[in-house]
Amino acid sequence: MGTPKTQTRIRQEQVLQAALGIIAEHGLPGLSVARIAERIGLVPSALYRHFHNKDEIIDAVLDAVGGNLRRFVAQAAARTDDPLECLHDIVIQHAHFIRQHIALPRLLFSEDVMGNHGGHRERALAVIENYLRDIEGILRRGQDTGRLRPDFPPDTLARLFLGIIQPAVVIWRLSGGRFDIVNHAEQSWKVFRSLIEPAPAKTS
Amino acid sequence: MGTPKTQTRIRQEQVLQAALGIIAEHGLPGLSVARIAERIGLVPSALYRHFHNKDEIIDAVLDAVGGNLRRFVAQAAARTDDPLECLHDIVIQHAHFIRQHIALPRLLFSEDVMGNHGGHRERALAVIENYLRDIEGILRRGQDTGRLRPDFPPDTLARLFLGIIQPAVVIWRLSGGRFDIVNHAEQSWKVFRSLIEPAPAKTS
DNA sequence: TGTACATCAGTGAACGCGCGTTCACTGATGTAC
DNA sequence: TGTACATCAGTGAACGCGCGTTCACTGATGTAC
Repeated sequence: MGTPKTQTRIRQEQVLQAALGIIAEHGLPGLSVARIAERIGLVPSALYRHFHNKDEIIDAVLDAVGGNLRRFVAQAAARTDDPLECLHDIVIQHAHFIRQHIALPRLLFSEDVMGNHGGHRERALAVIENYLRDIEGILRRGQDTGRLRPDFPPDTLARLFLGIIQPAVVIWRLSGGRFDIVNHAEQSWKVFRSLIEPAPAKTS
Repeated sequence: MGTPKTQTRIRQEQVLQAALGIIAEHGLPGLSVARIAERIGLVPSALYRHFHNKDEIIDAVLDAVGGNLRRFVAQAAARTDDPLECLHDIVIQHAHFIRQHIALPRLLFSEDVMGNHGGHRERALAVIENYLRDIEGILRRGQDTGRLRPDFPPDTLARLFLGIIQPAVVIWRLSGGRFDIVNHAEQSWKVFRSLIEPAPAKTS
């Protein structure tokens, strides 16, 4: 009715942003076609002019958050070539990123995605594997150039690196935001650093 | 009709087991009153003789899985008083436990629980905090008795310890079971051990 | 520049579905005297 | 041991709700000649 016609390209972007906001606020179970439509001032059925179905929207959101994640890892990697500084950057930025873009874990770790109800599992796996590959690359390069200790396999280290943030996200969410995720990232980084830096600190 | 009358205590246990099985297979979003009833051969409305509502069933499941988790930690702690051996036991058992009782992460990390839609968040937080407290206790006792390095705060270490398993669970699930979670636990343990054992292994 | 037509974006009514929950009713089980 | 009554567990119909999706229709926008 009153709503002016708008190009599909623009509408798709609006749908994406609306979906991201809704997932951030209500999680994937709270993402309904009606809610998205309401946010951008359309009637629910109008969305089917721009997406074939809801799963296609979720796919688009997955691609978007995956892109965001890779982008800030790439930026951190470009800022310095010291692997320790770089990884520290990433873990701290990751903590901040999650506080602002809570949609990412709410989407990646949702039952709908993990249980592969809409065929989204592969896309989600790709997002995480890309992240791990990037971290692993930084670690391996550091080990090869002698800037990092070569003791441990970089793939295991990369998963442990992810393990700095992941439990923190769960505790943070379950505690209703009381848990200080950035501080935990900082503390955990000190521990993780001692695993990979060339001159291990000895205290005893 | 045909269904014989059974005491509430027994029905509650049946409901619990049915719910656990359904969550393991379909996740919390797949847990419906109708499905539970079907599993134990009752009509949906019959469940309301034994529970006030669905949320009460979820609460009961949370208590049950929390109990299971604590139990195997306590068993590992009772088996030996060497903290390294004990933690190794726990991480390996935890990996096996999750493979068999996938309901636990599917429940704890579900949107319904994390988003506190049914008021389950506190219970879930308690489960995780109990686990972390147990691990932290083992670490602290080890540090106090000089069996572990005192370098790092035990609460941060405990969360990192949880970070061994958690990313592995996500990757395992997203990969459709292809990822070897027990092997990852073993590899990660070697890394984690070097953080806490008194004589750090040097390779370079 | 004007006209005829095709495409495109938005509308509102309707659909079938599964959901949690209520409710009056039934008949078996347990209890009191 | 028998009788009267209360409690308890199971039934099936019904409810209101939100969901994703379809569909015929409308009018604006773009295109061809």
